[in-house]
Amino acid sequence: MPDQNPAAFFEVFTEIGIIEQLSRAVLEARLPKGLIAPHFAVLNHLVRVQDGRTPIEIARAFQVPKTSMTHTLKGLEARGLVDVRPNAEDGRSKRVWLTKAGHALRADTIATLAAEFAKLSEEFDVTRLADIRPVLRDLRIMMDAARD
Amino acid sequence: MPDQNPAAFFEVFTEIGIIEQLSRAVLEARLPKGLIAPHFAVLNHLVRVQDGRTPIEIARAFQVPKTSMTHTLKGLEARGLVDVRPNAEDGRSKRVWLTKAGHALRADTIATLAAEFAKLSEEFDVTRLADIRPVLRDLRIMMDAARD
DNA sequence: CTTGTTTGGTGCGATTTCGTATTATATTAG
DNA sequence: CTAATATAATACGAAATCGCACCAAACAAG
Repeated sequence: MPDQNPAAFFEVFTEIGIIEQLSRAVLEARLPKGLIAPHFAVLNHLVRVQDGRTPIEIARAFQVPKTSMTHTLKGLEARGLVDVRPNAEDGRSKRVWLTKAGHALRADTIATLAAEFAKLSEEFDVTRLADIRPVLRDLRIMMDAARD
Repeated sequence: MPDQNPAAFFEVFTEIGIIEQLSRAVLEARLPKGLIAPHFAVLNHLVRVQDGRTPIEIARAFQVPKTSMTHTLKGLEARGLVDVRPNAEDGRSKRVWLTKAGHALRADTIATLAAEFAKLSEEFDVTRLADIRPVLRDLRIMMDAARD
């Protein structure tokens, strides 16, 4: 019988917060010196939604201020992982494109992490992870829509 | 048939990262000016594990450098939410205690969020959340143990 | 006891995050 | 067309995070 009191749902978010922290530490330990999780998140995002996004679109996707995204993109650009070029359709904005190096770093990092996950599967029933994925996805979609 | 390829598990952590970000925004919008999620996390932690912890114990629990915890505790202390007192059993360290105000802020915040969750339950089948809680808990315990 | 090592906490500087204000371009109203 | 408003990006400063170095207390070896 599932626990229905509000504190139970609060606990779900607490668990999610802790797991996020632990998984971020795992990710950052595998990134090249100077790159942190937000850098990787942007690379990953650009693959998932297609690159050529504007900085403000990316900032909104991550719910961070546009000034933070300016800074993150500067770091990626300085390392040659993205190209930031003027937007031909709007003189105010720019568009962000992944470079070869950007694609490669993202792919290599995921490959490395996949190997870690493989080891993880010896200790954890991965079908349980697969099972919660749709719930997390729906929760994310709902919360994403709920932000005014 | 659940998706077994490694990228599927990667997606689980991606979803968790996004949900953490969105839920943190919700939390911080309800905290008093100047308090951010880490402050609340410490208050909450001290209730869950009993207060009287040392700063380094708290830092380890959150996987953050001890210098970061010094800073966070300073903020909580300046607002009268915790008392940081010398540790009678070890002259090097201190112990952190919740004040009345600290207990109250934590309780009030949770009460406010519980009301939000209640509204949330009109849009989302909360039994699904309750169902994933044990999986998240076990995953957190496993990852927590796996960090060297 | 004395010395060397470990541990808890903090000072300091570098980087990140983010709010505010500013600039440049686009859009809308008249 | 001109003026007013809105939007994209950045400069700048404040606060947060964190690595490194340091100090003080505890612990261990002799």
